[in-house]
Amino acid sequence: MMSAVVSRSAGPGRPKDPEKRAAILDAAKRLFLERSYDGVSMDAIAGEAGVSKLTVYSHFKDKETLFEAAVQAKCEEQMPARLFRPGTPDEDIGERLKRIARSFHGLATSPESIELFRVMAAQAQTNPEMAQRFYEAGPRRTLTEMEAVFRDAMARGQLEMEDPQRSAGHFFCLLKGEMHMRRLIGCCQTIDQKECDDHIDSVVRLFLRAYLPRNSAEQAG
Amino acid sequence: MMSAVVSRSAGPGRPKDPEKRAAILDAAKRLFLERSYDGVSMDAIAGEAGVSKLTVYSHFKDKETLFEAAVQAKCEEQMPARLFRPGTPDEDIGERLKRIARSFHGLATSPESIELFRVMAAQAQTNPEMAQRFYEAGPRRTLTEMEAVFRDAMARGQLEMEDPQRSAGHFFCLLKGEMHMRRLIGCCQTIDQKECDDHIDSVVRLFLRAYLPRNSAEQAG
DNA sequence: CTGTAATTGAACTGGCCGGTATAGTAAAAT
DNA sequence: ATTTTACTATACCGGCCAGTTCAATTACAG
Repeated sequence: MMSAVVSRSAGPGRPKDPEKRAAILDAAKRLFLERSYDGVSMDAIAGEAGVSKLTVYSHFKDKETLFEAAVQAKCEEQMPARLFRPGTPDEDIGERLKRIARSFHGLATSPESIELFRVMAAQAQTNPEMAQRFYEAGPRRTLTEMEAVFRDAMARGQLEMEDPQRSAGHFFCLLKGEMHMRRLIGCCQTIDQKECDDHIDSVVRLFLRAYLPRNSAEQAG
Repeated sequence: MMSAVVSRSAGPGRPKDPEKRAAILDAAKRLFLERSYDGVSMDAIAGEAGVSKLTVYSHFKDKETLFEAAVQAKCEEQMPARLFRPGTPDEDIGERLKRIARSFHGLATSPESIELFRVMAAQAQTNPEMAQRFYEAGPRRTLTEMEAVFRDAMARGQLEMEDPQRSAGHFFCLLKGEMHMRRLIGCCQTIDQKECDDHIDSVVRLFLRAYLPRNSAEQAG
């Protein structure tokens, strides 16, 4: 099977303009995330990209293909290479958790992230395998990273937990919190920074109280 | 303004058949939850209800009105009068939390609940005020009930927590867990009962470790 | 330069859908 | 019985949309 890759300088004739492809993908990312699959027409995408509709079809087979490409691109651009920089070896575990918590919370509550979840939920019935890919590439990866952090802390005697994978799931669910759900369904557009900080603090405190080794537990407020 | 209420035995002529109205609403509930707003045509609803399309329009002004009526009806039928029966006065707090946790988890992971969230998320952009009503009538109410449970336990000296409302939010988020999100986006249709039980146990244990009074903390595994 | 293929604008097909119109039938109130 | 209204069946309107066709034009490869 010949691969019809773009930048392969193959064949005579005019090559496809990669900038146009990028513009189309960009417009698709914006519009699909904002108005979901059914809310966006191919004409709208072509218009937003400043390109004729036929060019859209020349770069992407059909609407569904374009949609999947847009979602995948958004996933990759959204997910940072490493979410959690390793802390200094002697860093206090509370500080370390707080740092990670802030980082994850910022990612999870970003408008892009919320919109991405919203779109995946809307397409759940018609496109479950895409949701699966999204989950593996996104949430699942951060979960594994967090599990590694917990295992490391356990090895250092900083935390005591039976099932670090499960606890990592707990940690992220707590951080997303009620707010995440409310944002998902459209209530609560505003973001109160102080409230977020309080929320994060409260989650980290809860975790420390539950998982700090018993003999040092009373040090946690 | 005259109210055009249905069962007002007013005026001559044939009265509207309440059974037909119920059938329409029923079909709308089923279809909208299953295929979301855009995925359902008025013809489909009429067909599913065994009624002509014009009858649908005679009972409901337009599609949006019918949609809102269906969502509201589903909310009311979904929300039990009281989710948490009061426990016996001397019930162990661990048992009480576990009982409540099972009850809430069953509600939150039911297909209807998941589908309802999915639909609200899909309509978030076009209908935020409906999402608001949904949140107040559903999640918000259970949250308040849970806060009351925590306050009661605090008054009895069974738990120690600073902010019972926040902790109630934490409790429910933990119970929904990763699974809820995955179900929302369509991965993971199957329900493994044992896994659910393990999850619930783990959440309750986490809570007990964090919020049991210090002097009795070592009794928790 | 020549051939090939990308790009464009516009018109078009086929289909779906929300909502309405028409005409006739059925059921209730008076 | 008469009137008023609900209900059915069917057809229709206007609009939107995915995807295609066509006749140009443009840009690149050999």
